[in-house]
Amino acid sequence: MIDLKVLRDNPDVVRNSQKLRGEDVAVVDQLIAADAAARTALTEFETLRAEQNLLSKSVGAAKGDEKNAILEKAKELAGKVKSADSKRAELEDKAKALALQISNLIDLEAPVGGEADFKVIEEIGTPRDFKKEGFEPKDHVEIGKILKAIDTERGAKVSGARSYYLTGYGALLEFALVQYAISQATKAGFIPVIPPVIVKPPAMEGTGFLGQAAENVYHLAADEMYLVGTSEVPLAAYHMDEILDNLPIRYAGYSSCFRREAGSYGKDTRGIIRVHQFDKVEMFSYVKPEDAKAEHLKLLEWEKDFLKAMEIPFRVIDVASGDLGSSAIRKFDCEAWIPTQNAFREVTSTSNCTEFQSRRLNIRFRDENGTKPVATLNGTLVAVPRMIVAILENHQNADGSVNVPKALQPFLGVDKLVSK
RNA sequence: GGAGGGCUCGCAUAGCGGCCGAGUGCACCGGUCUUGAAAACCGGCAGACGAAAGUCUCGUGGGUUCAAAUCCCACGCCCUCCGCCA
Repeated sequence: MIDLKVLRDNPDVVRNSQKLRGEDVAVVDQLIAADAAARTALTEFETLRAEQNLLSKSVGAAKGDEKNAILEKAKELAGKVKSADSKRAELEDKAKALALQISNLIDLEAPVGGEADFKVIEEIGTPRDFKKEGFEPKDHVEIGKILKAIDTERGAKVSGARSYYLTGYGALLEFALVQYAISQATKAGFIPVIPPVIVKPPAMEGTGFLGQAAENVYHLAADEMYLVGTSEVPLAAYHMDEILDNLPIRYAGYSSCFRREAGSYGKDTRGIIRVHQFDKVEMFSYVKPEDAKAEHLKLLEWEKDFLKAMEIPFRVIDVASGDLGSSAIRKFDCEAWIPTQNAFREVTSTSNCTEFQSRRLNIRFRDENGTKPVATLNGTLVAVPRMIVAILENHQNADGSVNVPKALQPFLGVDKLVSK
């Protein structure tokens, strides 16, 4: 949720943000009107209630006719209070519903435009020249078959499209990646966490996933629960309704992630780039609002460290305004080079959500002037399947074997994956 | 799934329908004392909205009442016991 004070004092900031995102602008003025109406109703209710409280107190002291007169008056007032209260509640609900529709106020430094209008910040590493090396690179599906590491056919048989089994080296690669990620994160001061992946509605709503992203969320209707698409959700909701001391707090959550991938029919249908279920290590930070920007850059550095350790060529992009999630004011993606696609593909992503989520989840910190919402940020350390794709494709040899990045060797026990 | 018990300010507890937004202890913060600390003593100590007055919050929602932490109803959560199962 946005800060309503900004809305009242600088509505143009909000209008502009919605416009840059390509989202509804009219809702801003609807909210301004609804907010004003709700506040008026609140004042009316409070005035009546104050009167009633005063009168009620005098009942005890009064006697006889005087008492009866007061009681009569109080009875009448009680009715007024009740209707004022229900009017207040109704208008507040209306205003809140509108407020929840407005996305976080965009960082004006983010590039303007749609999905294609990202800005490349830097490129790290150099893609291999397979032509020069004298062989045509195989894609991860082929290599996965040769190494018996990925089985998408049986995945489809058992669980349908966008499902897969990681077997042998595939499974071992996941364990190695996760162990390396957790050890990197732990060294950097993150607390490792294995969170629940089934959450209640407030957690989902609070993190902003039931808005524009709702169609991609698995809903367990029989129990009114949701499967999370990222551990960002349980990590953010972890401190719901709490006042935090000792910021910053950093968690590295390892969990399965579930995505319906509605609306992506026909996109990345081959292989394990876009799947319904995968495991991921996610960094999540709670910081003071003034530290959010610096934290965002730190998260990006940790993501870069990981990719460098995987020896994968990649680039960092500054995601454009129209392509941001509703909670994020700015987002950096790391995109790994995928040889067989001759393209960079997103493997990690970090978002600065400022106080948007914490306002909904009621997570605050204390300073001299009382309590304030904290800022929350998230960043992927490793999303396993996509990282496996990047490793298999970038480190392949002509014979179908794959070199293991040095960083993973201690966890995998070998320096080369060879078909057995 | 069946049967009971409970949900009050970080924790533990008190609380007759009005004098309770709420007492006490512990913890915590500030001060006095001390070479320093402990102890002792003094003071502070829930949050939201609001410029303030004031209003709201005793699991949540509803009801009774002039007035609800306190009475009634529903729901949620937690605990114990039984059954089933990893």
